[in-house]
Amino acid sequence: MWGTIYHSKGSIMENNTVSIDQVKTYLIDNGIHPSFQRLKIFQYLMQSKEHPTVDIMYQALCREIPTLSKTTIYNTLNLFQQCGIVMGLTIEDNEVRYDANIESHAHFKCTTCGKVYDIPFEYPELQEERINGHVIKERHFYMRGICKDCSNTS
Amino acid sequence: MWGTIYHSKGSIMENNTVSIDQVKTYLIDNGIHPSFQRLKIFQYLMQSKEHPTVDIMYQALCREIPTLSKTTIYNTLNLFQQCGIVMGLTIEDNEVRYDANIESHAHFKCTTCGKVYDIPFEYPELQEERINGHVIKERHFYMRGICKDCSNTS
DNA sequence: TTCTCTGCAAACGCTTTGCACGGAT
DNA sequence: ATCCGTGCAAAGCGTTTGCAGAGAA
Repeated sequence: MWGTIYHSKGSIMENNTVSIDQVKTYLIDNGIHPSFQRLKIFQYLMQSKEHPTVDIMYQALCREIPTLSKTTIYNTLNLFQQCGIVMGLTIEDNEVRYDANIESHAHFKCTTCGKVYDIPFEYPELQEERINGHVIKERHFYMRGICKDCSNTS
Repeated sequence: MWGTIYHSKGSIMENNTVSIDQVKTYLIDNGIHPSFQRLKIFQYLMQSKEHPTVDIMYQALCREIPTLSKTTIYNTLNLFQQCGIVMGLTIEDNEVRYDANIESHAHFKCTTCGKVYDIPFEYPELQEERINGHVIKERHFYMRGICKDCSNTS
């Protein structure tokens, strides 16, 4: 077998609502000054299931924060990535998507609608820390195909 | 276990030299008109082990073909991808790399020098063609870390 | 002639950089 | 007063598009 794929998930990231206070504590714990924009951006990322692009986040957040600029989103996401609390996904198409779920999981991208889904997935224990002499630091597994919604519609 | 990782590889793609005639036959078999530029681009891709970006290919090939333009490389690679004889890799950094090896394998990208290595890897038989209701068409597995050369140097 | 390939130039879109303003300590 | 976060404007860069000229059939 090749790692365990669960058909349901039990991550804490699954919560649909995350309070600003929770986010604030989380950022502080990770050494990040909790500005209003940073709080909102991280909260959005936690609550979103769609692995949003910068543009999606901008469109959504600028309704609440009309002065928000994309530069701030870029700055903030780069900061989050450096601190390891956010992961950038580059599955294809030169579009970077972001994920606040840093637990072990895989991704599924629908080639029809473009949505990216988390797939609960347990990477197996590394039997060796090297492969062909290269030291393995990260493993990424993703699938592409047609999602539930799109295959039902067609 | 999670698929088989081989520590040596036996692919036909491993040949260091591929004759233009072999490439020509291959392109024709795949329904592609074998122009000079296309032959050279595909030959380069087969012989290269580095999963080159468009820019790398351009720098290398324009020594032989001084009039070559990047547009032609883009056109050609897009054509090859549509015909399924070349694969685009988007591991990160918004840089697309190309691979003429369309056999089952994984990739390893060095975070220090940026090189991408093929890792012989056999994806297991799909036990179900769907996961969480989504129809799986492709599976991709890549690793990141520090390659042999870079870990020896440091 | 007709069709396709090629390649220059310009457009495009995402991301980063430069820099100045403003709020917080 | 100093520091740091924010956000506008411009630059940067990889890729695509428009189009005209060249070459093959």
